[in-house]
Amino acid sequence: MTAEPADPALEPVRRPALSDEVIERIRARIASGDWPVGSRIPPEPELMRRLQVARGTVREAVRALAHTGLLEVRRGDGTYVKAKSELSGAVTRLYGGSDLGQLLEVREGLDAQAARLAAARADDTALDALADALRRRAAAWEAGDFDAWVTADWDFHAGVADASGNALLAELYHNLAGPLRTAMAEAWSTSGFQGADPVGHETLLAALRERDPAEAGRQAAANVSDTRAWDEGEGSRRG
Amino acid sequence: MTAEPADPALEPVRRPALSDEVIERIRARIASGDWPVGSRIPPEPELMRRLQVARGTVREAVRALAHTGLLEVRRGDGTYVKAKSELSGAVTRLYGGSDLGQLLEVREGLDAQAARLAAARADDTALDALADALRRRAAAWEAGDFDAWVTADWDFHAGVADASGNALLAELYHNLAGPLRTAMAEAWSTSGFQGADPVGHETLLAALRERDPAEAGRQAAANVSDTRAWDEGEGSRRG
DNA sequence: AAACGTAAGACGTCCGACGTTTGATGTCCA
DNA sequence: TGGACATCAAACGTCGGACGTCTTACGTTT
Repeated sequence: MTAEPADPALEPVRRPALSDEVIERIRARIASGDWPVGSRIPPEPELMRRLQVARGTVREAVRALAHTGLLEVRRGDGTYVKAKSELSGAVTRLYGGSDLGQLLEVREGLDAQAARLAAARADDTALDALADALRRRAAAWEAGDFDAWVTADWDFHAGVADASGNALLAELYHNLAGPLRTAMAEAWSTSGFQGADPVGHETLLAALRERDPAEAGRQAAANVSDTRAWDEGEGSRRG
Repeated sequence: MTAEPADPALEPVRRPALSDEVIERIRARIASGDWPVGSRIPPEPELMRRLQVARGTVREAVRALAHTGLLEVRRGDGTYVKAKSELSGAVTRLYGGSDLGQLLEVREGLDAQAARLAAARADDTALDALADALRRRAAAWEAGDFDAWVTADWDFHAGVADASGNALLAELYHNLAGPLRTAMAEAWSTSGFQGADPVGHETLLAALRERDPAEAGRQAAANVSDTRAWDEGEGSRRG
């Protein structure tokens, strides 16, 4: 056990693997928006040429990013950008086809916290956008347009998360959407689930306008609780 | 637009990529505990032999799992299991070195929700374990043992998350630990942060024992809020 | 105009080779 | 005897080429 003096200049020379370097290059392109979601990235031969690495190295990098959900590889066609964040893939894989109840409970926690923070931080622009989402939500409910209702409802909730001023919270919330939507679609097909009370959200918005974090948190929690109660309680009725 | 009749027998024949199959095999071994965290997995040549695939295929799979943080590849040595869940890596990569405040706000939301759920679901065994963690926490505080305090404090909070009966919530909470610890260590070194009021947790435990979700949620939120206030408010003092 | 056949592009997999790093083993000398 | 050194095998890193299969686009035929 020789005591090693801490000498930054004598740290081990570490050279990251080439494939890791390629991963970073690709991720940077995606994060910067150079390769937007849905676009096709250059084919492997071109990446080989431009990065000056062997095909196996390129493939290892692409495969890694595809596994995390950032890329989607279509054999015979090409490789496409699927998402900007890697969180979604992890959450999806962790909870693919899992309990809707658990997802909703997590959402409730994030929802309440986002509401509390948004009550303290949201600016008027954000509040107006939330009001607009609620108008569209109500209109879709009246018209019986389920898709439009889902979209508007999500716009509202996601808007609250964005208005929380917490990027991590917003990111977590957004990435919960995929699994949530899947689970909800399944619940809808098996139990006729069609959404919650269209009134409660108004009181949440009111609490946000009044800068009342505690009340906003209560209202947000109440909204999702209603949805969950509906799903668990009356969810088995159908015909 | 020819309408396609839904015929399960005529669905497209899809064969998943071999490397994806290898990924699943390895992940299954890790998830099942066959290959515990810290152990070394069989070298590439043996995986080739046992899985009957080419080395490139094995490498693509290993590289993908390494990128998500499940495996750690040490050149010249071997490949080791680094974690059981892929969430940790994603969260770390997403918020490595990010705002301590944002992490704490997310934790607060999860904490409060976990407390609410635990108040309704925790059994006596779990409650006793929480009480024990609090005892250790208090003792460490008295003794000025910072490491022991951190451990006991985390045991308590994580215990609440586990007692919530929501596996997703618990998983999210546990995987927040890494980035949180890193950010806290940084805050501690720059501002002398040393932990929050050691009293509040007792009232949370009391609320859990009384099966009072609302009160438990309030207490949990209050605990972390205190910590954040300390960090943001008095965090700049030091000498 | 619709159906078919064809060809090019792109990813999937395999094989073999060599380099670099690491850890362990063995050896030599003080 | 014990420590420092040299050596070697194992394991990962990278490269290059080859062939198969799938997807798409395009031209041809009917």
